[in-house]
Amino acid sequence: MSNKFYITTAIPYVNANPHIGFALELVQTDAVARWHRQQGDEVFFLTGADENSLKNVQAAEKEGISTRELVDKNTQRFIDLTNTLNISNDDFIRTVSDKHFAGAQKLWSTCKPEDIYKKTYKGLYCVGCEQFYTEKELIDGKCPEHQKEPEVVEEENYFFKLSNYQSKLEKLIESDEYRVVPESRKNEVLSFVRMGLEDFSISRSQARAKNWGVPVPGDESQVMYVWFDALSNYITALGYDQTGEEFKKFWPADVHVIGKGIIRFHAVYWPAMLMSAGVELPKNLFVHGYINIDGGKMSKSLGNVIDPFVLVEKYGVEPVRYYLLRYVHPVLDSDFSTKQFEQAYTADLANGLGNLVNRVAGLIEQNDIVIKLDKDRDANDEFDQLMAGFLFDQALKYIWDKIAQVDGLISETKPWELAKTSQTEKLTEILNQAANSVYHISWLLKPFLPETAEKIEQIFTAEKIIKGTPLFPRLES
RNA sequence: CGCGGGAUAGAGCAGUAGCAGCUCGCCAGGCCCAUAACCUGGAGGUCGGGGGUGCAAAUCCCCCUCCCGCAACCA
Repeated sequence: MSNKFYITTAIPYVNANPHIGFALELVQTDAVARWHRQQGDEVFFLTGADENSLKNVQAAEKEGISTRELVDKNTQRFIDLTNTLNISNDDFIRTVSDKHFAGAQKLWSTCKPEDIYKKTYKGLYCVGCEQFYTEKELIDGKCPEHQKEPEVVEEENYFFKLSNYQSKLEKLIESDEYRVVPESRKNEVLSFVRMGLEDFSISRSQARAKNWGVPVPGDESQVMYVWFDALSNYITALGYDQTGEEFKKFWPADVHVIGKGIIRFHAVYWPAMLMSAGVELPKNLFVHGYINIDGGKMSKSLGNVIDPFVLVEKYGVEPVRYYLLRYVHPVLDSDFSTKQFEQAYTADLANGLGNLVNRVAGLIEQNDIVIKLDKDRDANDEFDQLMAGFLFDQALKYIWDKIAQVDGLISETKPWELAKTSQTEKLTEILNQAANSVYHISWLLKPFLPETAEKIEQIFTAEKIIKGTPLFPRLES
């Protein structure tokens, strides 16, 4: 049975280099997307970049280039990352694109008129930073950047009447009609909603935005607040502006994958906006945790930022994908540790998977056995359930248990002794069993380690099975 | 009294009442087909602290300590 399956990542800000945390999000989403394709679903996997932030304008000024040049350059880094990590996305939405502008404006215009209203916003504005600060962000009442007291500035903005949707949102989340995974995040959202929702601003003045961003339909003096614009990417990418075929086919989203920091926008603002515009609601929100370094935040000032490009360069894509999916907890915060990474590489990839493939292929080659592969995939409810629950770490554990079973089988039955004593029938039976198990393992591995799975498949489907070079050479110590 | 998450073997985690488990690492055997890989066994924990309920608590209740987020127009 073939179903449509639409899955998205969040779209990151492009004013910094790609972060290992976003690499995690890409890899997790990729695993789910690939798994669904393997089930025969028709998948649309979207990622992209959020380019309409005012921060880009400031950064471009600093570098002395146009804002467009800056975002073109920075967004390319994110496109590079999807390639480097072998991400199977079907599209990459840029929020500077025409179809995004048109779609975001259509969404705005389609919202119920009574949900959008103008209000004066009063805030503490630092001219140097060109941004508003909340009182708590100030240090001794001064801007942390410029050590100057901000001015009180009044500005007329559009607001979205979130308060109209309080009870609807509560029901939506409570009932799992829009399911938030994991449960702890769902509870967080519910308690937030029950505390009472305040309207939020969805525009800023054109002057302050310096002409950067999506213009508010029918009001040249305003551009959309970056979240209204950014969230709409999930529909604009599908051609919402023209109500295109992809939109009709793939919307609503089956899964939005996001980090815990932006849950409120996705679990509260986004469905409210869609309800206002009468657009169908997404079905699942999967919230992953953050990656820490030695228990603390990763930050440039501490110099402990993990660069995904550097990691891939050093160890290869598949080990990085493996580590992120197996040893980074799917929903809790996790520490990144190079030591643990290298241990995982050696123990699981080199000694475990890689060695087993050579071990089995070598035995077959030495004894000149002809293998009959059963290419049908067994039903595997346990594994499917883990994948459906986004439990990537446990799904991989499941696969590695299978690897250990095959190693155990070989140690117990000692094929090399069977060969010496010419028990060919028994030997063939054992190696057939081992080869089929490894072949089945390669199928399970596909969503996680697509290249490795492919290599294993090639080895065992070849005319003559021969032992190749190690899949994961040992790290030099 | 702002809200939430976490504290279980050296590391990372599972375990919502019934003899405390898994992976890695460590130690000792075995094997010799394989990338000094693989298999078996072992050491290692008063389950953050204190109190309570129960025949029985990591698991339920109360108090305390420590860590990490969020606290709204700021990914």
